[in-house]
Amino acid sequence: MRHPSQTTTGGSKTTACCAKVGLKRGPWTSEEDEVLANYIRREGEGQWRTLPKRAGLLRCGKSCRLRWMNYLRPSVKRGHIAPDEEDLILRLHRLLGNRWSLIAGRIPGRTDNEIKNYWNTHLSKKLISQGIDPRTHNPLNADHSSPEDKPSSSKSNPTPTPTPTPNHNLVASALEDTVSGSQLLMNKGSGYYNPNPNLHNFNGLANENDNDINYCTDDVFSSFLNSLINEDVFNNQYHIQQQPSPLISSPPASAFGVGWDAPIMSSAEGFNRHEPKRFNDHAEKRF
DNA sequence: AACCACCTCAACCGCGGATTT
DNA sequence: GAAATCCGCGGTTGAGGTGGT
Repeated sequence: MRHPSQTTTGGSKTTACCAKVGLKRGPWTSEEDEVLANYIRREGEGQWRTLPKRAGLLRCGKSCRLRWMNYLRPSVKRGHIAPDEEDLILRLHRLLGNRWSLIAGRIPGRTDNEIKNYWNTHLSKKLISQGIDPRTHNPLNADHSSPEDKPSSSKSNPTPTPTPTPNHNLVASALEDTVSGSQLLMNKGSGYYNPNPNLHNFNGLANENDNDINYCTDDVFSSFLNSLINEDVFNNQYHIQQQPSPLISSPPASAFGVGWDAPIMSSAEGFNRHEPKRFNDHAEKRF
């Protein structure tokens, strides 16, 4: 939570809406929640920039959107993360890295913010305590992890956010084996870090042919993820942590055969509303 | 009771892609 | 085609809560 009196630093294209004099910041009151929820129920989502004014709220559009998406939306599930959800988060993070919106899109009722928080406060520590590097999902002593990977008790660095280095070996080899890489377009625009430099083009699929995005349908991508997540290879990975690579070097045929349409939790709802369009956003600046 | 350290998570920030003008 | 604006993402912050001493 930020202190409402905190000043907004400039420089961003979005600063204007947040820096307007008189706009309220900080925690939402129940009255504001009610106004926002009622308005959206009446008029629908979208037009966030103008929504506060239309709804009669002294908030910026971003704040309204965030509040709705993370808290007020009827589909948001509150409360404890169930063990099966936790397991799914682990699997998805292993596949996708810190793509919280993607992960959240496959866990009904959970928001990216919630999952991100849960990861930073629980799961990353849990993995570390199990001797697993939360970035790579490989054994900690197997990669030369730096001291900052260790749990920190420092207030100044309370929740280390590991740089995502998901194990893409499985994803990539699956791509190479079964699907034309560009069809999945998982990394248009150098989307996220590719820990395996041998996988040429995996980090920038379709850069040479952006038209390929047209072949990447939600169904295809969703099914692809489902099949990967459902693979026993991930269970094996966590139980037999010492030998990740041989296990994942050759995904079973079921990954793209029988298991192709296997649901995870709620495939229809789960698939992120923005994917694969934004699958690769922002990663470039971070890696 | 008071203090301190740590933890949690709602909210904000900065950025970049997409869309509109 | 360029500029402006909108939208949504991942990273970060810090107030409030909790537990230990």
